[in-house]
Amino acid sequence: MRGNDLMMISTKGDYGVRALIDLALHDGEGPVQRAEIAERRHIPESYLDHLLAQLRRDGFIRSTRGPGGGHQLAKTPTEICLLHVLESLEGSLSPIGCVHKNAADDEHETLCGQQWVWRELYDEMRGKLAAISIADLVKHEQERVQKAAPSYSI
Amino acid sequence: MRGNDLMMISTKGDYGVRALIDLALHDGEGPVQRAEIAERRHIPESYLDHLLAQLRRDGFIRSTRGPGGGHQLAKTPTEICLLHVLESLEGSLSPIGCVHKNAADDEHETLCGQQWVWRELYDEMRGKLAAISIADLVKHEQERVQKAAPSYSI
DNA sequence: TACAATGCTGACCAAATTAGTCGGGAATAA
DNA sequence: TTATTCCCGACTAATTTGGTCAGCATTGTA
Repeated sequence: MRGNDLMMISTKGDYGVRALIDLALHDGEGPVQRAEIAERRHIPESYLDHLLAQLRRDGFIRSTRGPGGGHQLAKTPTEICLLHVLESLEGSLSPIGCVHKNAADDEHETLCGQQWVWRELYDEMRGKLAAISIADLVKHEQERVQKAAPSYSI
Repeated sequence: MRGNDLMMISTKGDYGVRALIDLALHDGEGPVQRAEIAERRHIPESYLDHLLAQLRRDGFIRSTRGPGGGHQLAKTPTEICLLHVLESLEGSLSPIGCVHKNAADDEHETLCGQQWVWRELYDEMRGKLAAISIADLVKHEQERVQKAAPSYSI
């Protein structure tokens, strides 16, 4: 069920991004309930629960309890980039860390001399992810819907 | 000990790359023994064992048994790119796969509409990794050594 | 005020992966 | 024949993933 590591997006990140897309599509319409999102996007509700909690803790959404409660974006879709969402849900995103902090300097260099490669790739990817916003994904989804069901009005 | 997913290089990939760098540095000098590599690069020997086996299966190195045996590169360092090494050691590298193969087409689109993002990132990263060879890493290491210990010959 | 709807939280779980270890077998040079 | 070296499969512990579940907290409404 998992593709292997290295550039793997786990379901956490995927579910979370999908949930935010869903919220963005209903932006300004008041709170959207967990159950609605879960059903529309086919995400296990009690799992989504945890992801929404994390997104709230990190300020992406606001949640209100009680009847009529639910979740809404705390920022505009253009302000939410994938980098931050994934960092929130998947953890630090850091590539391999140096394991030889305690080695002598020259030895450290021998052991970790190739770290610059991982670092470069990492920075590159962060840049890409920072450049994509939830609004971009929403736009893409809306274009797709347009194409799939064109308006037949004369 | 692990940085979290998404652009994570596990020790498998890191160790494997380091082992190949070591072999490249001794290219043409006959077989290099597992124990030597393990000691020089501080890799647990019995773990390295498995990684070398994988690298051999995938044609990166040739191994010979018996006294004086060991491992050598099966290709020139310029021919070995990081992409293939990591794919060999870390697995497929694929980002998240679509989980909704059995959904109806329109529903499938709703659920997996954001997949293009992961795909794009994935392709980008593969491109970067394919462009870096073991020879590049060796060159980098040699330049570093030069700088650290310049020759004082008059 | 009661109650129903809703979110919040932490405990718990099974499966997979990582990062190894260990022991024994097979090949081969001396 | 023996020491050396690689080869291979079984085993393990710790961590992460992908959840489930029960119960509490908050709040709008009757």
